Amino acid sequence: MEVLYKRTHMCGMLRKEDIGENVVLNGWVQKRRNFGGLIFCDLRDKTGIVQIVFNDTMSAERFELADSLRSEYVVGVKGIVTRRESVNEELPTGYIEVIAEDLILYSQADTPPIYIKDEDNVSEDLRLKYRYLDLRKLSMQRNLALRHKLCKIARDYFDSEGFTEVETPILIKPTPEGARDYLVPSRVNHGKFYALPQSPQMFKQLLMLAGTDRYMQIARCFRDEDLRADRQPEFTQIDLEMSFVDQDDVIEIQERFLKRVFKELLDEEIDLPLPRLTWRDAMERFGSDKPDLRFGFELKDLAEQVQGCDFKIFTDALNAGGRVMGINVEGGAESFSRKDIDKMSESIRTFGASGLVWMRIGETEISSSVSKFFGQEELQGIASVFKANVNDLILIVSGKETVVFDSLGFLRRDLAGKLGLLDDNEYKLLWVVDFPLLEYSEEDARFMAKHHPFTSPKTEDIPLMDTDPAKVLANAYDIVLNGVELGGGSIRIHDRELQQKMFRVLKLTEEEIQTKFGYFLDAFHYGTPPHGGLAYGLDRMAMLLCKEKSIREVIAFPKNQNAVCAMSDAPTSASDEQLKELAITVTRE
RNA sequence: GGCCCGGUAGUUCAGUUGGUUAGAAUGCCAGCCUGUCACGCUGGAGGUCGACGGUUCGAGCCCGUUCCGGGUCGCCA
Repeated sequence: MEVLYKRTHMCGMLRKEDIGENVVLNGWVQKRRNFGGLIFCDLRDKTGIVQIVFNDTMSAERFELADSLRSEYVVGVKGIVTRRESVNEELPTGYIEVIAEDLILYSQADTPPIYIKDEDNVSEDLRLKYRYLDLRKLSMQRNLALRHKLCKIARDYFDSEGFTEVETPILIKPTPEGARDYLVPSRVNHGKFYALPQSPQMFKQLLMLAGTDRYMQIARCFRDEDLRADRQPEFTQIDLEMSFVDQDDVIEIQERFLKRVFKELLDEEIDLPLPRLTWRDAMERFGSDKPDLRFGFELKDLAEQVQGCDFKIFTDALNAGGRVMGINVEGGAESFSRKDIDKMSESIRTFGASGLVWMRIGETEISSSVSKFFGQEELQGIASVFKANVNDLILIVSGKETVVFDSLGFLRRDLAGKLGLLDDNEYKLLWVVDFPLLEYSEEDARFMAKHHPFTSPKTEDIPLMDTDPAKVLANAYDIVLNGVELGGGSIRIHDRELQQKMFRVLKLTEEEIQTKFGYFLDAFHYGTPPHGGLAYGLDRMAMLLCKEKSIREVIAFPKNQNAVCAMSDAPTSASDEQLKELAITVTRE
């Protein structure tokens, strides 16, 4: 039956104003309610659901067809929009219904293996296996639509600011340093490999050298690393680069972009300029380089209070150059039992913490896991650092600085979540600036670039590169929203001497530099504008704007935790012929 | 690679100390029903308890191995 009823309206768009209209709708059967002589049918397309009524207005033959409809059958309906006898306040279309005059069945459907309803709780495994059904849910269609609008705002905004969208290659030279590459064998060049880009970093910088001045791209990126709720092996960046700018210029133009995104997508007013925290302050106050500012529980240093105390674990930590710090979980003494605290203590072991000291502020006295070592007066002294009140719970961690930051940073956010302090409708944006340029890697026994090796150091810190590299700060900045790193960038090195110096600090040999970055550095011989940029994680941004907990909810066809596509079962083995053509030998298990 | 949680009907789950024929809800099928919208009523079908091995008179339950899924640490310049 190759007949198509030409659609006049979308299902979810019909309103009171359309009453009396003759309409043709196409869509999927969401639900059928059969009353014998009267059949209700909810018809769905991406815009929503509208109720169709089948009764004796239509021929007996067509009514019989209506009786045969089942969930997810695809149909066309001709009918007239009519006021409902009983209104359904839940539906935007709830004031009207369509009295059917004619019906066409385009295709039948097997009973779907998953519920196609927003408030389902089907396992994600099945949702991904039948993603084309899962995406029929209005919530998923809304997510895709919002993501699309976000991309459109980005293109429109950056276009209006003089940016040119340029596509950079997907088959590139493997990237030295950084994440693991996905490798792509070349048939034409036996034994040689392309890599998929982890980001268009070098290409966008070369575009600045090329005089493009301002570049943007909605760029797919690939990293062969382990997955998380907010990490996929292929993901999308809104990638940006600008010439003749400093850090403030980049930040200013991005802030106006973010303001527009929040206004247009959520009708939220963002106050500019956004707050800025130095990396050091973020770590000291929140134990994280992506702090969630929706709640307090700030870290406090307790070195002064515990210096010379009888509790050896604290004094050992201080003597070893470590820290003793704590947070005050306000009102937390009642919310968390001893058992809960034991669990917290266990959970921070993963960051290397050996234990957790607690203090509960009671009406008359302070109880604590270390009351053997501290008198009430000393405990009061610690409590006063936090300005603690009755029923507060103070948690203290000691040890290496990174362990203390990681542990308290984790507890801070974890407990805020358990206390219900994380409001999806509140948006706290900030810049974290002045990141360290380098990070010492015990594994490689050398300094590594914290951002990437083209990030410029603060001018005043350049001398420190030779004397105390760990202290050098970078012109690098991250944009953070509610504890999630939305994006990051830096002002790049455009000076050849400085770039050489950077490579020396990274302990790269001349040969390594040439093979890894040769073509890139050659370009810098021919006139390089000062430049810098930033890239947003589009998936993460869309996730937060959709109030979702996983980026998989805003990606049409994501991979599962094992980087497998549950629907297509990719990746799979290659055929022997393919491997032979590529001159690849695979050891099969 | 480490740690934690999970796998029972199409789906979401319950399943006592190891004990008869493994249950519920929903979905599905059939019948009845003209104002429902989680329609209702009556009846029915539907199970490799992830897999393999072990302990036992007897295993969904205990032990071992393994597979699959989720979270997380490492990792992600």
